[in-house]
Amino acid sequence: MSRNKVKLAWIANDSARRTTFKKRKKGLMKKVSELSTLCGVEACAIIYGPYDQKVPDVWPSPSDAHRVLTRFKSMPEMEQSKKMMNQEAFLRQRIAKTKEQLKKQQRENREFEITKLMNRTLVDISGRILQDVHTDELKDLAFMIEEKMNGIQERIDSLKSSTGCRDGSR
Amino acid sequence: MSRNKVKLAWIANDSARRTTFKKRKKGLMKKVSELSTLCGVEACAIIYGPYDQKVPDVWPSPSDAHRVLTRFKSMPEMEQSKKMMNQEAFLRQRIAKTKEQLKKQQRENREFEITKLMNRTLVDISGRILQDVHTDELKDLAFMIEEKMNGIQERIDSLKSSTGCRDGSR
DNA sequence: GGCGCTATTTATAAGTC
DNA sequence: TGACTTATAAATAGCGC
Repeated sequence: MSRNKVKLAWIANDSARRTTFKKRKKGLMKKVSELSTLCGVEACAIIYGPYDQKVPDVWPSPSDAHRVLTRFKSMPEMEQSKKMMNQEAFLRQRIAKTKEQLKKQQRENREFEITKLMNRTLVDISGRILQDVHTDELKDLAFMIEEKMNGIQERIDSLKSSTGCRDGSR
Repeated sequence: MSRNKVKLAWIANDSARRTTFKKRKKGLMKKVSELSTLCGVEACAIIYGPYDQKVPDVWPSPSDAHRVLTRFKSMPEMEQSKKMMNQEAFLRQRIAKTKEQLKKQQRENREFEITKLMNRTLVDISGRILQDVHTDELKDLAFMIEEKMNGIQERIDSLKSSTGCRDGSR
């Protein structure tokens, strides 16, 4: 598009092609971002490099995310939420929300299950203790408890050794 | 870009925004197709219209999509999946994976924490029982246990009433 | 709202270092 | 290879119909 008009065909020369690729890719990304900003739409470009690069170039990129945010901030609230419901931003937000929700549920669940189990255990044990405390009973109870503890210890050990990661938050 | 330099910001005027959108979208699509042709790379643009249209404008066009698909099909499996691992599909998969991971961790965590707590509780209680079982001790123990149970029941109740959703898997 | 028409701004192919 | 420069091709904002 400049010193010469260019034929719309595959550029045979390798270095020339690379150069053009780089330049045009940059220009294209800019255009995409501009369109997105000016018109308040979600837009995305995906370009696979000529060399078998693993990751294609895409817009929005992390660095451009800032601009997206700026645009969002300059929109009326209603528009914002409407526009929010789109593509990558939406998906990313979805991921974050899902993670948060699951963590919360996880925390609550844990508490819930723990209290439930502790409750059962304590009811069971206290029932035994309060009803009739005979030596024989106590021996049985002690035996049962030790049995359970052994089982529990084994589970803990196996969990400790087989699981590297315990929780995202730690 | 022409009669006036344009500010890179959301165009408030509705019709002006639509016009610009249409023009720039066309230009963008052209650029994408040129880049693809000139440099022999796969490129793709996805643009969601300003009106909440279900289907975004995309390049390559359906007719060009055929070529892309052909190319994918002619690639070794490994390369395919590598390239496939992109864009939306990638993100969606990402979400699924994250969810799965978190659920797994959640499950393991719960078990771990439960066993840990049960262990502590049982150690505490059995220790008391096994050491010296005197009536006074037992009374104290029974009292303590009842106290704890009350507290626990309260927590359970509050959890039950305040939390609608317990777990994604249920 | 869409189409065509410029005046200008942008993008960019070559060239230079 | 990459960063800059420059002449020129393209894209396009604002108008008028």
